[in-house]
Formats: sequence, structure tokens, C-alpha cells
Amino acid sequence: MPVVTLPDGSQRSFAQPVTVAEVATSIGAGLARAAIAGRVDDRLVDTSFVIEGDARLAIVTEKDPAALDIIRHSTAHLLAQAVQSLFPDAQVTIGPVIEDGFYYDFAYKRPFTTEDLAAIEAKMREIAKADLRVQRRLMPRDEAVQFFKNLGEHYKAEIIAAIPANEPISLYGQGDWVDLCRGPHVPSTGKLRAFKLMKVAGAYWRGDSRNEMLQRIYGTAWLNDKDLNDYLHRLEEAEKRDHRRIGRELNLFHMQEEAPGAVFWHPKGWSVFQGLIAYMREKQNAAGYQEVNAPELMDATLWQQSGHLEKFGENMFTTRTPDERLYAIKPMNCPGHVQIFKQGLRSYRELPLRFGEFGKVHRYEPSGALHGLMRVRAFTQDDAHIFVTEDMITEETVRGIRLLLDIYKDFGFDQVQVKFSDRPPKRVGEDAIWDKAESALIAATQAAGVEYTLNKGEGAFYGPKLEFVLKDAIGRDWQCGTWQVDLNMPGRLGAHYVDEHSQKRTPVMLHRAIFGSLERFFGILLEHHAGKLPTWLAPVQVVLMGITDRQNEYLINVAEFLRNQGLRIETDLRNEKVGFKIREHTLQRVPYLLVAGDKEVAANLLSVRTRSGKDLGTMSRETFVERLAIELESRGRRTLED
RNA sequence: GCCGGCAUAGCUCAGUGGUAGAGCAGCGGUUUUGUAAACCGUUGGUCGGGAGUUCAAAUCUCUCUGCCGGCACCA
Repeated sequence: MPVVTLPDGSQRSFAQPVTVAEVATSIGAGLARAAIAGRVDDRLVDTSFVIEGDARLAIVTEKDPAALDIIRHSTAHLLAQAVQSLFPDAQVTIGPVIEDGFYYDFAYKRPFTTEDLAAIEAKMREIAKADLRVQRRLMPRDEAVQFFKNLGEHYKAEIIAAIPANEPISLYGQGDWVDLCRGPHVPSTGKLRAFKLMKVAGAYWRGDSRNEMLQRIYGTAWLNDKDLNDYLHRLEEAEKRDHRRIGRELNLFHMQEEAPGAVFWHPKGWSVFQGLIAYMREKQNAAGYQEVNAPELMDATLWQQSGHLEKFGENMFTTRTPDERLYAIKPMNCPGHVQIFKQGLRSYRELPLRFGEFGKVHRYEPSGALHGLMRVRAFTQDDAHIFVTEDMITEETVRGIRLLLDIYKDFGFDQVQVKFSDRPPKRVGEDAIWDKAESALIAATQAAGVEYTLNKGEGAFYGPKLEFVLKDAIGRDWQCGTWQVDLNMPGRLGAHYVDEHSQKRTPVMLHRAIFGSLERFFGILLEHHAGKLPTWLAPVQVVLMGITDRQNEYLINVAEFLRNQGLRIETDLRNEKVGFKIREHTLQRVPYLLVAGDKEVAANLLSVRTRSGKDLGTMSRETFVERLAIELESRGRRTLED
């Protein structure tokens, strides 16, 4: 006699065990039709789930946040059924839900083509339309292994064989097709309406590059067509933000075949790049850092000593010179900074000693990893190494974290997530040293009052690290900053200081980067702002233009004035209509367009227009400069529009 | 690195074995113009590199390079 308690507190009793679907029907036909799954005592189940005893039950409809995942999961099954219907000897493997959709990996004798994809999608619609019932059944594990082996599904059999023998396996069937799955699923394929297959790609079996490559089909699925179309629209918008496209359109930089993974900075791009460096230099100087510069090319023996050649060698560029010496191009700045530290006898009184470098490093990245500015082989780091005593780790880390978060705020990144990465499998140094380094970093992080998540085994080969992840305007995560505690490298490279008892001690080295790679940070900024860089960074801040050539003299005069105020300005005196000029400079994302016609000249004013198309009216050149100064000083927190 | 796709004018792209095209940009001219595209004319290509098949290759084959989407990698 199960008594079912509904979310509103009302209770219904039944004479015998009932299914979720039956309870829904007893409440109303509309609810029964809308039911996607059930939540029995907070556990998600199918609508066919049988409630044996007293339980709390919520009918999961589209309004429930869990509905979308269930639909995506069921759509993955629909995909697999369609593939096996069209390609019977394709084997299924796994098909999980991912952000915005799902994928399913198949083993097949040949890669799927885009034509196959269209056919598969058509088949999916056909099956969805047939509204097949989705049925769950249980099978003992060993029987399930045999069942899938008999079907020729060796991957599936392998997955099941890894499940403990006493756990029964649930199988889901729709029509004549069946798959292993934990569930829950929609009650019938007709519930799946808004979906689209996106792309095919290779993916390694079990995510291991030593294994064979499977065919992965990606799809997206939503509650309705509107959500689906919104999603497709979002993708288009994201593509318009692509930094590679903006970089070309705004003439910021280019890359070419002869220099894979390296950037040719054009004047405008380099202006922004220099702006980033100038900003960081100012912040670092104020925070007690000293800027240094170390060689890009150093003898391989030094890199052997540091451990880089052994642990990092496959990512390093080396060069053999005519005198038969082997040099390595630096992939990191730390060994160079240790050399600077080692010059002369260091005293504990000098610590903390903070060395910063805008160091250009080269790393041989796998060709398939290269991606615009986001993943390059030659890049500039805002890299610093802080030499401290063990006692200083906490205080210095607290200061460092504060500086990092402060700087991110200036760029409009208020949401920063922190990850703690502990010892990786490939590392130098004794475990006892790692124990010490990890606990010191955790203690310091806690002292800074920062929440963090654990990133197991992802530390640097010489020490644990904190990673700072920024969220951009369209919700994507970007790992930028890093803070690392290193109890290994200084000792390996023979760095010492003399303590208050005249004892030689090995310093602790804290590695730090805030932008990370300036190239990458530049790319993130471009995408975050969709090319509309804040005025303080914009390569051209103001363009002056006239209506006819009668205003030229006036404009040249104003231009000189603005330039003398330190603004980056251009004049556009071309024989073009003002609408045409406005269009061009707006597309170039120039923050402010100043227009002068005969009226403005007569009144000694300027008509001010923003790149977002807003008309700010006319004002004098002095007022414009004054108001712009507020925007520049506040780093865009207050603009002319405010 | 692995799987797949792509590579034609500065950019975006047509061109499925038979004389390389369009729009925009550029250049020359006309136009003196009021807040997101004035008009006319015109230059521009070893069709990514190399090899092969063919009477004939942008087009078919092989190979190299790069890029794009994933996977792996991101020390």
C-alpha cells in the first residue's frame, strides 16, 4: 500500500505498487503527457519505475532542470540507434551528456562523412517520429557481458566487464535496439524533438592516445526548437568574437606558414601588447618587483641541471652552433632568474627578492594543439620569481594573490576561480619536500581567504601550484595566472643565501604569472570584448573626421591638441561621406569618433559619437579630454557615456 | 602527435578534366558630402609546395607544409 507524497505535501495512496507514469496519470492527463522522468526520494528514475513502498515523488517535466540532461542523454541513444540502423557493423561505446549537448563514440571500419551525418540525423527524426517506447530491464553482469559479445559489441562488453559482478546491469531498449545504460531516459523517443548533429571527430578509446581512434559524433539537444535556435545563434555570435578573425579585421597581427605558432605583430596589435606590458610594469613596480632580463639561449648543461631537459625536453627547441655546442632556447624563465639571484652573496635581509621579466619563451607544442594566439610556440610571459625563506611563504602568497585579483578586476574579470594542483607523476624532488611545499601552499591559500578546488596531479614538475581561472563575457573559462611554491629548483641550481646565524640556506622560489602568456591574454581580451577593447588599451582611441574638406585645418589643429594630451588619435580627411567614414571606424572598433562640420568649427566644438552608435552631443576639446581622462584612469569603469 | 576536413586575388567565396571568375578592398577619376556603404573606370592569380596520370589538371592520384574541428597534450 504505497503512500506517495508529492512536492506540494499532498499524499496519495495506492492499493498496489505503482509506476511513476501511473501516479502522473492519476493526477492529470496533461501531467502524464508532460512527464519525462520521476524523482523518487530525490533519485532520478524512469517514468516506468515502480514505486513499491512509501515514497516522495516529483514528476520531472520540462520545467525541471534535470529534464534537459535526460533529453540529451536519450538523444545520444537515439543517435546510436540511428547509426546502428544505417551501419549495422558499427559498434557502440559511450555516449555521455556534455555542455550544450552530447556525443557518442563509435567504432567503425571507416570514418563517418558529413553526408553520413545528414543521413543519420534524418534517421533519428524518423525514429523520434515513430515514438518508440523506451524500456528498461535488468540483467546479471556476466549475462550482460555475454549478451553484448553475442551482438558483436566488444567495447560495450569491455565496459560492463569492469562493473562489479554483483551489480545488475540495466539495459535500455527502444524498438529492436538495445544499449547498456544507467539511465534514466525519456519514456518514448517522441519526447526528443529539438536536436541537431554538429560534427564528427576522432577520439581515442578510453581517452588514451595509445588506444585506437573511434569516431565521435557530436550533437546538441534542447527542450524545444526555440532553445535550439538560440543556441545555434550563440555559436554564430561566438564565431564573430573569434580573436583570429578580429585580429585580421582590425589589422592587429598575423601568422603564417613559415612560422607555425608564432605571431607577427602589426603596429596596432603591438600598441595593445605594449599597453599590457606598461600596465603590468606599473603594477609590479608598485608591488616591489624588480624587472630583469635573462638570455633566451643557454647551454644545454644548465637545462640538464635544472631538470628541464629530462622532464620537459620534448617541448624544447635546441640548437647546435657551428662550434658544436648545444644550446636550448628557454621554455621558462626560472633558471635564468636563479642565475641572477646567484650573483654575489645573498643575505636573508634581501628577501623577499622579487624578479619580474617579460620573458619570451619558446615551447615546441604538438602541431595539433596550435590555435591562434591561444596556443602558440613562441610567447611572452609576465613571469616573476620571488625568492623567500620558508617563513615568508604565507605572507608573500597572500600579497601575490591580492595583486593577481586586483589586476584581473582592472580588466573586468570579477569572477576568478582558483585551482590547487598537487604533485604530478613526472616530477623532481623527494616526496618529503613535496609534502612540505603542498602544505605550505595550502596554508597560504587559506590565509589569503581564497576558496579553491583540487586539481589532482596537475602541478609543475618542480612544485605545486595555484591556477587562476577567469570567466569571460560569454561564460567561457580561461586559465591565466599561476602561483607556484618551488622547494626544488633553487637547490638544483645551487642558489643560496646567508641567514641570520651566518648559515648558508637554500631559498624557496615562488613562481608567478598573472597574464600567463601575453599573447593568449590578448586573445582572451579580444574575445571577451568582441574586439571593442577598453579605451585605455585601444590602439586608436579617437578618430577625427570632417564633413567636407573645409574642416581639415580645424581638425588638424584639434588633432595636435589631443595628441599632446597623450591620446592615440587618427584623422580621417579622405574625400568620403561622413556616413562611410563612421561605418569604417565603427567596424574598426574605435572608441570615440569626433565629427566636425561647419557648425562645430564655428562654435569651436566637436560632435562626439561612440563606437556603439551613441551620440554624446557636442563638447569642447577640453571637456572631451577631461571626461576621457576619467575613463582612462578608471580603466573603463566610468566612461564618457556615464 | 592522432582522426577528419580545408587550402583559388588583400578579404569572403564561385568554379567536377578543355581560354581562371564575382563582390568587397586597392588604384585612377568624378563628386564637397551631416553620423554604419556616393558614382564611373581599372589593376590584381605559378589555383599552398613538389611529383604523377592525361593530348589536356584549379579539377584525378601520391606526397609535403599550413590552417580548421575534435582527441591526446597544455610541463
